[in-house]
Amino acid sequence: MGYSQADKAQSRERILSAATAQIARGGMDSLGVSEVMKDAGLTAGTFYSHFSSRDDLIATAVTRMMLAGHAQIEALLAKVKKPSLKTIVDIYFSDEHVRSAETGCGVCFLVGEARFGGPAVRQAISEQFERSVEQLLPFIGSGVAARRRARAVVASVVGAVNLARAMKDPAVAKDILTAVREQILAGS
Amino acid sequence: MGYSQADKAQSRERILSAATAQIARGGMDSLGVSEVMKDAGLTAGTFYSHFSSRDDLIATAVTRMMLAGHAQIEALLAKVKKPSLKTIVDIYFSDEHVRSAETGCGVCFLVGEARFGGPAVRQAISEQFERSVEQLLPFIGSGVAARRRARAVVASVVGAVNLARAMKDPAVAKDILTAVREQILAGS
DNA sequence: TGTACATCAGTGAACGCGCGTTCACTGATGTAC
DNA sequence: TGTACATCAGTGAACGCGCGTTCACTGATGTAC
Repeated sequence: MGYSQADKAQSRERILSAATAQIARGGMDSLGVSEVMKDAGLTAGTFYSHFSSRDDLIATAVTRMMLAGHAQIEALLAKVKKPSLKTIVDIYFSDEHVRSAETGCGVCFLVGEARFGGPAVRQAISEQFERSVEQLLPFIGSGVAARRRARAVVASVVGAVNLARAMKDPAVAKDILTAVREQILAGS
Repeated sequence: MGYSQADKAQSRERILSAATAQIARGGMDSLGVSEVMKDAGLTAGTFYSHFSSRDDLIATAVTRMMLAGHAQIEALLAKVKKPSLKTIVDIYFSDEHVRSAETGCGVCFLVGEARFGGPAVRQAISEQFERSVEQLLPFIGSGVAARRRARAVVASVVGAVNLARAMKDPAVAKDILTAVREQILAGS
């Protein structure tokens, strides 16, 4: 068999999407090259014609997750007629976003693992945090104070989503989200 | 050589403290039984006379980290003459607490990994979250609304600490803490 | 109090396994002439 | 347009390695008599 350039691009996509799913399921550390390749319908040997190493794949997948998550939230926001701070918080705190980590906000997903990741991962999460602050800013105001407030809101949202995902009892998870939502909207 | 019961208790302590240090450095997944035993000054073979498995060690170490972190914050709080919400936030946001994850708040430390941990780990973090809310409650008020507010404050603190630890730029990390501190204290 | 002996913490080597990575090989693609 | 051939995505087996765990053995501890 021979394979065209188009085939290769498709293979790369399949590898990345398998990697994303695996990171979402068990974290960056849990990613296994052989398992990813099997999920992508390829043999392990050809991995190195797509990525230079396991770490390279992880960094690429993580960066992609960040951008995809951001794009998805922007898309949901674009659907709303008159978006506001409330709209954004509701998106972040929706059942769907809290439940499915891999398609959502990358900062929420990776903040707890960033410490253990390489520089590329830390870079990606730092950039995405700034992007999230920018995304929020127009709904809060302008100037230094508004920017500070936007940072606090993103931090609160990230904390709430992470805690909600960690809790054993779904009712407690819900309570946390409700409480933080109230706190954020009370301040505006 | 033979070994007394006192020796065994000491060995267990050394194993647990080596495990704690390793989890703090690289997360739960990074813990290696052989490395832990080497750090504890023992050979790998005797591990199973102390713990039934690697997972058993992780769950025990995590629970202990939770309690130790809580105790340490209580101790710092007890030193203060007239403790308030501000005092607590300052402890959580202190350079020392943000820098050294292993001796501080267990929820801050593990919230991002809880998803990937076993039921024992999720249980430990859920319990510790409730304990943290109780710890804050007297400084906020009483009743349902105060409890909801306390939950929001803990969530904001956890988010801020995790983000600060994840950021590449220390200045941005500092900004996040300042912003969240302002948000929390403005609400009281 | 003295003796005999079961217990069990610790040793050190070995195990099977799955990991990330390497490599010789295959054969359709796609370029050069 | 047709032919020759270099390229390279993918195969499949192998590699060395470190992992969690097991096991036969050692010898001081500490109990039973």
